[in-house]
Amino acid sequence: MASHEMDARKERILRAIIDDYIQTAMPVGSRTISRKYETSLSSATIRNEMSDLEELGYLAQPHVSAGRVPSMKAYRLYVDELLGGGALPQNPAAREYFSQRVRQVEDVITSAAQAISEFTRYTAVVMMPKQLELRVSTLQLVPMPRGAALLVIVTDTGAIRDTVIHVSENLDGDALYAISRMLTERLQGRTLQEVQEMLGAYSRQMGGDAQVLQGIAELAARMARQSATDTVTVGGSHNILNYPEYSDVEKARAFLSVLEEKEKLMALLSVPDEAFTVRIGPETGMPEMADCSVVTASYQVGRVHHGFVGVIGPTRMPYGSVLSALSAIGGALSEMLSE
Amino acid sequence: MASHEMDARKERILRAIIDDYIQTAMPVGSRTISRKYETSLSSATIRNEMSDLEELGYLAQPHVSAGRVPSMKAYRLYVDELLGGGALPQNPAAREYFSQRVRQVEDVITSAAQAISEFTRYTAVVMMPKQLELRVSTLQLVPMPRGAALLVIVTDTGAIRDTVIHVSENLDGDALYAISRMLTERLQGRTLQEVQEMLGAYSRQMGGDAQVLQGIAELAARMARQSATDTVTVGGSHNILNYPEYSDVEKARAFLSVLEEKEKLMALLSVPDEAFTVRIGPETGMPEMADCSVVTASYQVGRVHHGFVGVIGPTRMPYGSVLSALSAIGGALSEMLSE
DNA sequence: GGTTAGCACTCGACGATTGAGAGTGCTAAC
DNA sequence: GTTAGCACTCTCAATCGTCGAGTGCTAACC
Repeated sequence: MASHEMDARKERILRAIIDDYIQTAMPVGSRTISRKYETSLSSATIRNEMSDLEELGYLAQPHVSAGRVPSMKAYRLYVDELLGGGALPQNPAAREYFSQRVRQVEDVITSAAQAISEFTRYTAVVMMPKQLELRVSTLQLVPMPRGAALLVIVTDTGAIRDTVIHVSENLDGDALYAISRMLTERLQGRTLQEVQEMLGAYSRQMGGDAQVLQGIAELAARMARQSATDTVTVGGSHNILNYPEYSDVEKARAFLSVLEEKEKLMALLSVPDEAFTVRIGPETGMPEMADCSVVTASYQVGRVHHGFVGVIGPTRMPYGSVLSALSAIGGALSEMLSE
Repeated sequence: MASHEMDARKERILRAIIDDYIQTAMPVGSRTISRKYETSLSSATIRNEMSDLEELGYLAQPHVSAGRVPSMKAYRLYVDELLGGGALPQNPAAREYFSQRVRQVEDVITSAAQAISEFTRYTAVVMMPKQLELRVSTLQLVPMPRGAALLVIVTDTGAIRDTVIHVSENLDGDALYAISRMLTERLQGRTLQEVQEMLGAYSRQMGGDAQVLQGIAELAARMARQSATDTVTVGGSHNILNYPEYSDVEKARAFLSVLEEKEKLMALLSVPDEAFTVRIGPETGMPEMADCSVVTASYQVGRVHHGFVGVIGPTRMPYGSVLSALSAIGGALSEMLSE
């Protein structure tokens, strides 16, 4: 039958239902649509259309006498239109928001997660995939008071890591610099693994200052460990409490505990390498998250894909504005990390 | 009347009630005490004693036919005994737990908050009071790839802060070191404020490398700003959801939003300079937190008071183990920060 | 044919009612 | 001083009826 195919009016009505539901979190009735959105049509007409939309799988009724609720399929259509249209509403404010100076990659990541969560009022995740084969670019000892020194390792990718180590009190700034130079000369270009291996050889040459070498070895090991695993940061996890879907504390806790298990979180974020992805409910592939959506945007460093920024929230989510916020922050992230 | 004064048995019973209530969060009935704690007494006897304890203000009844609930006064007695007795159960595990290497003061603070919250399963706060008059100890530029450099400022207290700045591409490591030396020589011992002021004077001497000076000025300003305000870190804020007191989402949200307002949090933590404080309910002086307790322990750097570690949770809290955890972490913190 | 008014029907939300259970206070006996 | 017994109170959970929102269907209308 003709009435069982989508036409322009059905789409308008469906969109109105989705919009209303996203706002109110309450099943949408025919009268609501008739009054608020399609004022030229009566509720009875809307009812007929809704009935068709239900048969087409776009709507569902929680009970026979409640309004309609959009199905996953409806959200999918809505989102695909959004993504296909290419016309993401631009969101300069989000970008503005996230423009503080930050010191190194990890800080950028954390602060991006903060920015996204504060801006969207949802839970934000930022993921940075592992970087193997990090190579040392500079290694330097900065003098500190009382026989301490700050050991700084900079890699070719610009990652910085530092730690405080003890050194002999009689090493002044120049001596530390001489050591730094020597070490940099020999270790530059080596991978972190190699650095660890080579330290044995140098320990003889350094004589009593084995402490320094041990400090370096430890830091290199820690850096290697950190860079060899994907990093994922969560921001604004308790934003979830703002949404009636999680007014049940048990649900909220279940949600939060998933966020605490890094592995699950990784799994949730391991998405195809596309500019944007929206996974709705079961599409996340995780039963615990069956009534959540995960929206991600990828960001790059240089021209190579790098990581994801994302938002996790109820399926009822203003995908448009979330996507544009992610796009803005993702863009800012790309810029900051590319230089 | 004699029966209206505390005697040893009343104290035992009161303690049993508090312990049971801390465990179960349910009003405690006379039969429970008679069965689980004072098996030689019948429930009727316990009832009489409870009635006295209520008259003395240590117990309250939510309704006429519920069990009893300890009052603030009861917790106070319980805690004072704990504090007065001096015999805090030692808790080496907590200390063990918090022993990772961390790079600088802020990291220690954050990781202490993490450790406390994971260990006690409550929300933890760590506060570090402002440090005025920070003086520069070393200032160093570490070369990075592609015309960048990492600017590191170390203060006399061992605080480290760094930022990435742009420098002219033709400055190699030695040139950067020469600049670092020169800057350190002139700025060492100056306060951060002075550093900012003096930068104008040097900008002429440095010629084209005003970028460097600007970077330093910015970093010094940021450092000064950060060190001039009390810092407070929260860990494990959503542990609160584990407790039935907060099974109402509204309450949980109210609680969490207080934690987000730094000023309120500060107010909550501004306690007298004592080794331990326990403030119960209204004693916190904050109406929103009327049914919470705040437990703090102070830690020191050297011999001078420095800051607080604390736990915020429902009044029904195992004060003994919380205090010992705080004491352990506070001690570890003192050690780490004193060297 | 599409649109609309009208109406019967369904089902959840909400308030009142009720019974069961937990716990108390009191009294009288030990 | 302690305890058994009992009447009493009050919460909690379940049950029941009412109300209202919203639907589907039919018949009339344009």
